[in-house]
Amino acid sequence: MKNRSDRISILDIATRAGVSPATVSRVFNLPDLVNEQTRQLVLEVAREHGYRPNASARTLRTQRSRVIGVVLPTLTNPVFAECLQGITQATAAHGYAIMPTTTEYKIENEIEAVAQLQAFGVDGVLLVVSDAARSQAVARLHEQGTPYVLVYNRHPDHPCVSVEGEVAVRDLVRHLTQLGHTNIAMVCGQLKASDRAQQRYAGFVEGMKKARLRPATLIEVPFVETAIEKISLVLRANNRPTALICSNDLLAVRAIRAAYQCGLRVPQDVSVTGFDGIQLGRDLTPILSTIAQPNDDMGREGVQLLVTAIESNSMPSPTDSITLDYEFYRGESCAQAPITDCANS
Amino acid sequence: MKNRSDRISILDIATRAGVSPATVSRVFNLPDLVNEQTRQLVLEVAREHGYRPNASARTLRTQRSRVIGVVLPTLTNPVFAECLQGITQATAAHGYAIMPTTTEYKIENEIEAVAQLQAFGVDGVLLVVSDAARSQAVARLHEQGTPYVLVYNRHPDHPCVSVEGEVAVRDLVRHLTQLGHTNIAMVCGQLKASDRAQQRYAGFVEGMKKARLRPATLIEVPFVETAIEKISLVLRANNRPTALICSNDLLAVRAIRAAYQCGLRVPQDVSVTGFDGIQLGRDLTPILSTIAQPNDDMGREGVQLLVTAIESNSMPSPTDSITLDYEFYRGESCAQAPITDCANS
DNA sequence: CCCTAAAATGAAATCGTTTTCATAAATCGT
DNA sequence: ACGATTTATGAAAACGATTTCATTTTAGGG
Repeated sequence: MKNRSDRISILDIATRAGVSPATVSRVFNLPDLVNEQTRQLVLEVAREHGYRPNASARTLRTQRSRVIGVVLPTLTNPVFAECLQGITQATAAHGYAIMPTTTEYKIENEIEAVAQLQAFGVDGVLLVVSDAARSQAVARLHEQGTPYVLVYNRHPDHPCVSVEGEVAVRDLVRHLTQLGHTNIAMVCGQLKASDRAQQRYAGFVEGMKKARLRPATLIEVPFVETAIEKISLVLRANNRPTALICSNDLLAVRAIRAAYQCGLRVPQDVSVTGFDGIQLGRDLTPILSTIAQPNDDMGREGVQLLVTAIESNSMPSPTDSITLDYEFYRGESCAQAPITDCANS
Repeated sequence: MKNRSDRISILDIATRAGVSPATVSRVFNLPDLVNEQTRQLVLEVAREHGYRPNASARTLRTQRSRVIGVVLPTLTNPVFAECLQGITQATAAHGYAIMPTTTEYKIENEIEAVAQLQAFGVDGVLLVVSDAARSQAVARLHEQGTPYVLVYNRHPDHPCVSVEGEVAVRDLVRHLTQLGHTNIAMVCGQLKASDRAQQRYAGFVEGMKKARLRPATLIEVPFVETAIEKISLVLRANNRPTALICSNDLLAVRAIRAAYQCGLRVPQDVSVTGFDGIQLGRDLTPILSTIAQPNDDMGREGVQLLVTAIESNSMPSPTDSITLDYEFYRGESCAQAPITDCANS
């Protein structure tokens, strides 16, 4: 076991192979410039010693790190884990490494994360921010000319990979009304903490209006821990909703639990729909009904956009933004409104 | 918007502040060596320009990157996502960044990942490998003197953060027998692909032997997609088990679904237990019964071990290994064996 | 007020690459 | 066989920080 400080360098390889460092470098970067024999020799020596060019030195010299920074709210929500999975795969395929950070939904962490990533000289950044319109982090990236792409966020002034959340929820309302639901409530996290949630809520309001239904009920859940009790409260009310539209799958799971605790069956007594399409939802019982986004593809497409820009030495433009298709995944947690209607208030 | 190539350097700051680069460097690294006034001045100029020392240059010079590499099987399994979450938080607290990679359970990716991480000059590596005993990736880390800590894996020759999976499952069997179960089956992923699964299975066999029960049934599920049908098959058999011990929570969720599809109620007709203690399990209906590991703490402890070693310029030793406590989380998916016993074969 | 010790700063080397520019060797057409 | 290309290689500078060592400035003691 060697000391970690004496890592083998290009000079070692060069010496061992009887060539100059320049030649070794070329073997790795511009192989056709070097004679077949010397190349094989160098390759052999390199392999023998398990040599790989030092990335820091390379980065310093070339001003390209082949690293992509990632800023996510959390990894506890499978949506982002799945997205990161997609990012990981796509970046690996392109020969990039990633450097992820999480903000825990705290805005001040966004800017810090970006600054740190920039210090590491990342070639670009993928981020999911709280509010694209006011994000200082995004502003900083823009100012400093660091290529970036927003994922999940949706804003005309920025390059984004997203889904039409507003439309999705609006259509979902229609779908539910067609199933006979008239008393529909929406369950959201803290609205002001997420422009996505806001967009989804806007879709809800719009959908309800279109259906000429009573002003939509909103159940805002500031802390996930309190979700179940907050939802239970509403489900125990006299004029309880027959359908709950949750702004994400994690909330939907909790809504189902709340229903259970209230002695209500899902979907017979109350329908529950989520948003996100986390993988696990497809194996739950009941299978989660959800507006499914292609989470891994969101990440992949973001990478694609970013890498393309990086390699052409430009910045992704808002006009490059990609809108991916969602799919309302029917599942089992959503059904006809119950006949014994409680929506008679 | 500036071009990304003209990032501000230490020289710029030095010039603007009317000092030498050395002084600027000291302001960031050895603040007490520099006069209060000059320090404030430099700090001011730096902040004004949003300057941060270039990490590549620093790494190159100091041979310390303040980056920790992470090798995980996948992020699709919430266990690892939660663990990575813990890693992220702990590393951030220590001022380190992370560079994660996923292997998708392919051994050949482990070694490649490690080589790549080493090229990036990570100060250490946290990994979850398929089989600690035969891992080439781990061997390479050892050879090259890169500090590393295994997480979830459990092996006397390596520094590990783990849980006594074998004991846990053995005791779980006892617990289930006390609930009246005699016909218990275990559901695993591909055994040879995971030493953890093997250990858990060993615990199962041991537990069954101790309870003097018929040789344990094993349901091995090579591909997750086929889990539900494979399990259904067993649940439809004449002498179907009354309890399923699943080697992870994802399988448990699918087992519950399989039971549902077979018209069996969980836990009245069949008990299902998982292993891992993913967060989501606590909000499911029924609440998942599981051998809960502190996933985020596993990551955090790993970081702690690694960072301590790194900062003392040494390697984590196998004797530093940490065994964390698990807890059998009772949940709702596990109960008394049904009276109408089918275990009469 | 001078000498010495301590405090503050700077000059220059260094980390491991890549890349430009120059040179040497090989190939070619005539 | 000779000059002109083409091909293959090497020497040295540069990337942006840190750190050693030397030097200057300040403070302190008598």
